[in-house]
Amino acid sequence: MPNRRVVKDSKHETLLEALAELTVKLKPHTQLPSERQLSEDFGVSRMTLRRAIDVMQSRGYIYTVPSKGLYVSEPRLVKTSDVTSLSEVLRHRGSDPRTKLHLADRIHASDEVAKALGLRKGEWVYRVEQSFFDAELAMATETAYIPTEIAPGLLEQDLTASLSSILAQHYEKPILRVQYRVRSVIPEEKFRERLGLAVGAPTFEFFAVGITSKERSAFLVVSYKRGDKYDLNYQLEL
Amino acid sequence: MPNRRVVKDSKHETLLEALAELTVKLKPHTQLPSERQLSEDFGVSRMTLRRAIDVMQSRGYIYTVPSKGLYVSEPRLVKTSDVTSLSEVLRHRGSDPRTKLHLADRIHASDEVAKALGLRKGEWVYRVEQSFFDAELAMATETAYIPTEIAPGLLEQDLTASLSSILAQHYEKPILRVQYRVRSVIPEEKFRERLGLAVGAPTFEFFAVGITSKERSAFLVVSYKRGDKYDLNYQLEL
DNA sequence: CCATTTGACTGGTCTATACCAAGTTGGCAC
DNA sequence: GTGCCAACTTGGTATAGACCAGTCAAATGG
Repeated sequence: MPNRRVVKDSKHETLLEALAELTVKLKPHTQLPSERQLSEDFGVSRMTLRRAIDVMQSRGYIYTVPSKGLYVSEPRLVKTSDVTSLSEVLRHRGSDPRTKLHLADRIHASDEVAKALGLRKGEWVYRVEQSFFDAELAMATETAYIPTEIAPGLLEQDLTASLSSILAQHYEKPILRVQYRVRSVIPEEKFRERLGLAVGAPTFEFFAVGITSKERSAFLVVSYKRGDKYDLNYQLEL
Repeated sequence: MPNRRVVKDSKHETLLEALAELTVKLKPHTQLPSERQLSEDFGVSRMTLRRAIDVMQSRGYIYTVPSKGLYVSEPRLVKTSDVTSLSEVLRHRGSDPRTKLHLADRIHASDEVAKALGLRKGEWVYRVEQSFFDAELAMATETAYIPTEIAPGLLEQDLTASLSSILAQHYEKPILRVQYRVRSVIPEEKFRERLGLAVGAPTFEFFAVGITSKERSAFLVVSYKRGDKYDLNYQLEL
């Protein structure tokens, strides 16, 4: 019985690693073998190979020129993986002193929270306020709202774990995507103090809604990140 | 001779319109016909149909549940098309009084500019500084740097047109993607004044590099946008 | 010798078919 | 009835083959 990984094991994902290996040791603008050649080398069909190429391309490792070939991209700026920047909204690092729990309770949803979560005003939601540190320095502070109906007993869980991992593992509510809005603001006093910022220092305000596979809003996270510590990196495909 | 559109005409793009029509008149969480059924209805292969479905899904119109079916998504927040927010960095609106040209000249690239554009320090670049208004209100101000080698005679062009359209139409340098970094900052005096902001008002700082099909950096745009007027909306797929 | 044609490439698109795992359903045995 | 299992359906993945339009270089013609 082959010792298979339980979760994912699709061919084009395996291909990604192989292709990544291939590209990193090549200089930028080097031409790669043709799609037909590569698919033969890797022993997969061309369609499958193309799927992997598409991903590599969208991640900025490869670029294609029709009728000519595949080429290795130049590394640019900070390499923007699709999931950077916001990742931390979801992935609270492990149970170390880098997390401080301010508050965890159950409240009635305000207008704003209810609207974001698709609830009626006044319905029960859990509220969890935390800050995140990097070597004594407060980097970000956030307030999470989760409908009690979605995750009963949430406050008994280990809240230092990632919110999305808690929802996935204990409540079978995997988060498929997150829609979020970013603003450049001067934070209100409460959050400014938590971040140890000077009066008038700029921050990013994140307003993020996590959406499950059943298209339900599972959480709302409002967070503030120090403007002097965070860069957001994106890539816009045209 | 059929009057074909010159540019694009792929089947799965046509499908997108048909699918969009289908979904908009259905209520959220309504189940759609199966992939096999749809592909038959539209007279395309299932693989082609799936390509369109993938796009619809990534755009948030549809969600899928394995072994069950396709469903219509709920409209969420501000619908985040892939290209929102930054679009204006590229698409300066037409030749109307909503644009003010501050400056257009040719300078030696500074360290920072040279690095972003992949040049050596001191090489010639065009510099164009503009502000953008919405009904008398300054919304954003930007400085664009373009290597003279890439676009000789650029300053003789109509600079109210979009930078990327100028590069595409007059210089055959289509911009394929833009990598950009966003910061939350208090702008320096010069830009603060142009935006008519109070001292200490927060802004977004954009640092955007446009990249051509040949993987060359064609422009660097550094822009400041009023924090009180701009929301950035994104969707993060997990 | 130069211009033109030809043909062997390239990536991009589409088709038809096949199999898998997981959810759903219906019928049969008890 | 109730429980269980087989058959069918679903999206997800992979295959092999085909055609297109554009590139580019070698072969061909003047």
